[in-house]
Amino acid sequence: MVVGETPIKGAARPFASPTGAHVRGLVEKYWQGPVAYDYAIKCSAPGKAKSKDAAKPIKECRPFLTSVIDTVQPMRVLAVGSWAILGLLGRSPDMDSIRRGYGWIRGGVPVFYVEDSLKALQNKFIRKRYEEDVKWALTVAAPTPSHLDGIVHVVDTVDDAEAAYERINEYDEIVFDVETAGIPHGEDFTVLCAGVAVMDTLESDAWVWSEQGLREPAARAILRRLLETKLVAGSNIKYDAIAAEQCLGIDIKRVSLDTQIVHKLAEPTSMGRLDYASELVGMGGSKEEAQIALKKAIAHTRLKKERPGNKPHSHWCSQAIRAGAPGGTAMNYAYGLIPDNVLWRYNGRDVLASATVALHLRERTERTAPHEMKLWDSLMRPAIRSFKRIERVGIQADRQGFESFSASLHIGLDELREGFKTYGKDFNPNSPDQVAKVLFKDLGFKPSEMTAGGKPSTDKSVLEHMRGLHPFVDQILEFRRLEKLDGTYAAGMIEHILSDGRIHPTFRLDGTETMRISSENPNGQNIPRAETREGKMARDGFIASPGRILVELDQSQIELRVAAGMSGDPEMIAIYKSNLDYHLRTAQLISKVVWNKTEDAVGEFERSYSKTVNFGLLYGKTDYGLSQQLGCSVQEAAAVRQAILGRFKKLAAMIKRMLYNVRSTGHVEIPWFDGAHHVRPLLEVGGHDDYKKQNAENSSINTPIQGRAAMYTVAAIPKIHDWIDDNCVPAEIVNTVHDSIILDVEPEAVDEVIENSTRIMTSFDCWGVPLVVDAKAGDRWGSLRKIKHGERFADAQVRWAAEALRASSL
DNA sequence: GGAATGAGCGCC
DNA sequence: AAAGGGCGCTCATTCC
Repeated sequence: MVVGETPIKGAARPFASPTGAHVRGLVEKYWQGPVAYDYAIKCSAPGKAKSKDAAKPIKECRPFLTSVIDTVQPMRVLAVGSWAILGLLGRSPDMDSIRRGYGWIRGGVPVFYVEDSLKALQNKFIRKRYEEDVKWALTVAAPTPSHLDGIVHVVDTVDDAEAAYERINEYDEIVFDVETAGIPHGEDFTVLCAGVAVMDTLESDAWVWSEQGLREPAARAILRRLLETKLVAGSNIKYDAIAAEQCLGIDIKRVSLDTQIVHKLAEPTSMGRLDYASELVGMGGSKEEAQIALKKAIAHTRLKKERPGNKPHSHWCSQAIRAGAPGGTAMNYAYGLIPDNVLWRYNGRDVLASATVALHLRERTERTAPHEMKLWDSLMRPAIRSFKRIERVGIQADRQGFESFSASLHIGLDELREGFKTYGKDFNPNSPDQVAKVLFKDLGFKPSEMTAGGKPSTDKSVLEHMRGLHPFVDQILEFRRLEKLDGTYAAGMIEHILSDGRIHPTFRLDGTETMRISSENPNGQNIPRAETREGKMARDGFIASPGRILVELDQSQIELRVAAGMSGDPEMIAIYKSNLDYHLRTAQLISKVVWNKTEDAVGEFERSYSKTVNFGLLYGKTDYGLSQQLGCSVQEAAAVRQAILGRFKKLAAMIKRMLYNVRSTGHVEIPWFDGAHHVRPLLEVGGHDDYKKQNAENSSINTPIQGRAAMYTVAAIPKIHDWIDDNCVPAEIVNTVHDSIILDVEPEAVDEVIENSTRIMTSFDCWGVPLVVDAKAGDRWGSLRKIKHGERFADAQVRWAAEALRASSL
């Protein structure tokens, strides 16, 4: 039986639309027996096409669909599109996250998931993938129903724990998952229960240590013995490892697999979430009970009162109420509100689903994408332990520094707010709509650009062009700048300082499409640069631990070096091998052609042109874009670009080759070592949307370069940790920003940290191009000073003092 | 009154 | 017609 989303109005038979006909064709090709066709919606008219209103009629139609199924008695069902899944199973997971997944309807009939988007099928790559998926759904052997409800043993006592150990110890690899309440690294962070399952298809038992079991020292010791000796898998296992370490004093030493990360490596457009990944193994929907309980719990906190009838956990309840408004971190506390038996059952199911998903993803990824498993093993797996450590350590914050920064910003903000009263008593300068009204109605300016939503744009580039035409323009620009600084980097940052006086951002190892790491809560990777007065104040809020020194190690021009190495361009490589100023040298190489100047006559002006174009090349920037940035004519920008590509012929060839490859395969590769690489699909290159196509093509050039560059830092970090541990060096890594690593170091260890971290960071091969690391040190992030290559920290300090003296005597 | 989205902008 | 890749956060607004 094939179930689609909605029938076409007035169609003579089901599946008559172009997509429908396509499905029909495939079904007739691959399925020999009789076929029934139906839809998720039929008893009431659907709302607007593809709108969210559709969920209601679909749910109303479910009983009818069920009765049809009872009559048809299908052997298997194809659910074409997420609405069809909603109609059949009552949930609508993200289609990209459940490719080659299936669920069950009554009577153990499997439902295979297939995407449905007429538009997407016009893309040759998506169409091919789709056809393969339909073929799979029709020809794969019907799976055996997996036990959705394994046995969940609650571990309260030592006896329980010993019985659990007896069973679990039979296996080398286990799965671990905690439920928590509170903010990680914060004072009240608590493990509410901790579940363990074994990585074996034959086992369907889970053991859940209750709070009581975790409190009991001997029962907890048994959990520790398991977690510290076995291979441990999980979903976002870094989180569970942090909780285990902070709350239980348990150090998970050997992570074997993370379902989120491996899923995202193998299926980059998926979301990696366990509730979706469970659909890959026929275990979808297991989170429903807990999600209902969580919703109820949160709803009760909204009543702004403790909830007497449920779980009398007044601490979490009051915390949830406090956190509820605004911003909504109430979820951090919500698990503390749901009844124990629900929580344990949920945790047990989760850990069983994780085990099944982990086994499935490992087998599937090793078979279909061994390069991704190699990348997991060689790069990501070691990184988990390191990033757990960085998150646990956090970075020292200067609360008073942030407070005075905020206060200084408020002086300017208050003044500007006062001035804005001219434009109306309730004028809100934060509102783009209201700003647009003043500019384009009251002041009579003509809108030059529109936003995606069709409103007149008031963004920075628009306002920059209007600078000086009216004081209001400059005032808004300044207001936005100060608001951003205060909201995110001054007052906003204070919210993130925990009781240990430190800020603990979370790093997402699967947070980007290019293998860069992302950072959140707060984002420690977009703190303003220290070059401006305010930027310096923002970074100065991040300081060394008492008595220590911050050391920042920066990969110098890593992306250009990667481009040089990856393309094998001899001219580019020669520049780096002779340790010249890359942008200056580029300007010199093209000086005759572009400016009709000798190499000697090339100065800062020409250098800056080259620099802009050099970076623009890596991003696929157009001549128009370059000219805008340089403030020159399009012709001039084009001349510089062509001159550089004329000189760097193999770079030009690589760019061409990348475009050719992505257009023919629909994906790009980020290479690492020993057969490990990551494949990023860029299927939009096969579509008909020119904008998206252009975007995907630009990404095809940028992705391998950005990705490979980022991998060097990710790979260096665990090695630096190993060196620190092996030598008992008083130093900790406290942050990383794509191509730089920041350490918090005892003063006497600064020299060895710089020397050895640099050695590690430059130890990787970049196709023969030398890697170079620059070092800076100081006691505040905004006030770091450069330490020359080979210079000793003590000598640098003397030099800085002398320079400061000279500066002050001037 | 929360969730989702859009605009805008900070970093590499 | 837009016009450089990759992110996350904040505020306003809209939707439900």
